[in-house]
Amino acid sequence: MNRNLAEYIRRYIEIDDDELAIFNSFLKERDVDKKQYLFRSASVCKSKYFILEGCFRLFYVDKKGNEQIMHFGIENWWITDYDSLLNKTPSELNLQAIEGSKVLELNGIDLEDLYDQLPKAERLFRIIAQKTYIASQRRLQFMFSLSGEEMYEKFRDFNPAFTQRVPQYMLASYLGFTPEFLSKIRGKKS
Amino acid sequence: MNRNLAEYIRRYIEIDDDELAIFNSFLKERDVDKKQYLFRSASVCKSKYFILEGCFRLFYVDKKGNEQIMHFGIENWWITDYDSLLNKTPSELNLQAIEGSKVLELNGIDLEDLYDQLPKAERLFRIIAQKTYIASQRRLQFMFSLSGEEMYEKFRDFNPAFTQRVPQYMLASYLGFTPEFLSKIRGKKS
DNA sequence: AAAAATTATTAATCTTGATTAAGAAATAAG
DNA sequence: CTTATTTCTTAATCAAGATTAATAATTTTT
Repeated sequence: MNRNLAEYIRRYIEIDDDELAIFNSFLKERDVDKKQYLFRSASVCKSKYFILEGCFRLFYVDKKGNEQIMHFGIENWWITDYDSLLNKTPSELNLQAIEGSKVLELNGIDLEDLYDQLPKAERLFRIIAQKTYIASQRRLQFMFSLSGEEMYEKFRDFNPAFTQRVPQYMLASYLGFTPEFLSKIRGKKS
Repeated sequence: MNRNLAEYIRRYIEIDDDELAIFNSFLKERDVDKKQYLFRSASVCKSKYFILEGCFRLFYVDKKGNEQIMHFGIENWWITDYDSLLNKTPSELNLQAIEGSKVLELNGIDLEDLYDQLPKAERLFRIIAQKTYIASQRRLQFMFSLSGEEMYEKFRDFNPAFTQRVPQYMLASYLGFTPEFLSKIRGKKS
């Protein structure tokens, strides 16, 4: 089992090496080129991905043709379209590598077997789902309470490295405004 | 075990009556008066609540003193502050009954025992957390893509009964705008 | 049924951030 | 190294929704 993933899992549940080996047998390592997609809208999302290296964006295209980023994913995060994966419906989202990346793929059908073979996996993914939900609620709360400027500053202060890592127009999209407006905010300060 | 809850649980997992009885032994029924709080900000949220009857709002007070509603809860929904419950941190939220209500309380510490005694509960709450997260993401997506007017119309069309059930100013808050603006939207049409 | 409290409406003015349209910088590719 | 592509900036105009303030309607309490 990959060291990063093992460490990640042990942050959430107690698990021994044999059990980790079972978990590991369900995973497949994949390299992903910059700009390559792991899945695209209209297809059903089949897997979750644990990011070993690199960076992804999960976005949809709105009716005006703008790409709206719902999420970024970086090292040691799981990323997928939960809705499409769980409900087996065509995804509205696209999962694209922003950099050359490396992931561990966990297929959704295999995942059901994993839950049976290793009930602890159930606990792991319960905890992850709860944490992910909490993060989503926090983001909503920021959107309700903060101005665009405040949101950007908060994001930048909490993720300084990441802010440097992706193009500004993607950050603007994630934060819910236009690249022009982000540029204006940044111009004001310096 | 309460019929509604049993039916609810069986929508997500297979479980027999004996197991339901175990689940049930962890629950405590409570009546809640209109306007009464199940928990308030600054206190640590101790439980999840399954709503048998009535209606709740989960809200925080922003720096301008406005009450921002994060969630409503109605019959056959679980409601809690996941963040506070899971991380044992003081809640920023308030959970208040909008109507006279009846709930089943599941204490967070007991819940850990429940997971041990009944591993299926782990699966149940994994699925619920995932669904809850999906709903949260959908709401975010609406906020990114729709105007206030479109959000209101979508909400009303999908929840016609609920729209009648709560005061308009609470709906406005949930949707992220002022009561005055909601009134303007409604005035335009009729 | 009157008084008090809560909820909803209307309208004028103001602000945040979108849109449009150029052009400038920076990166990548030949 | 030089052309093409991608990313970022600036500025003018515009629109969605906030704010303020007053009043009206509805519901609750006495």
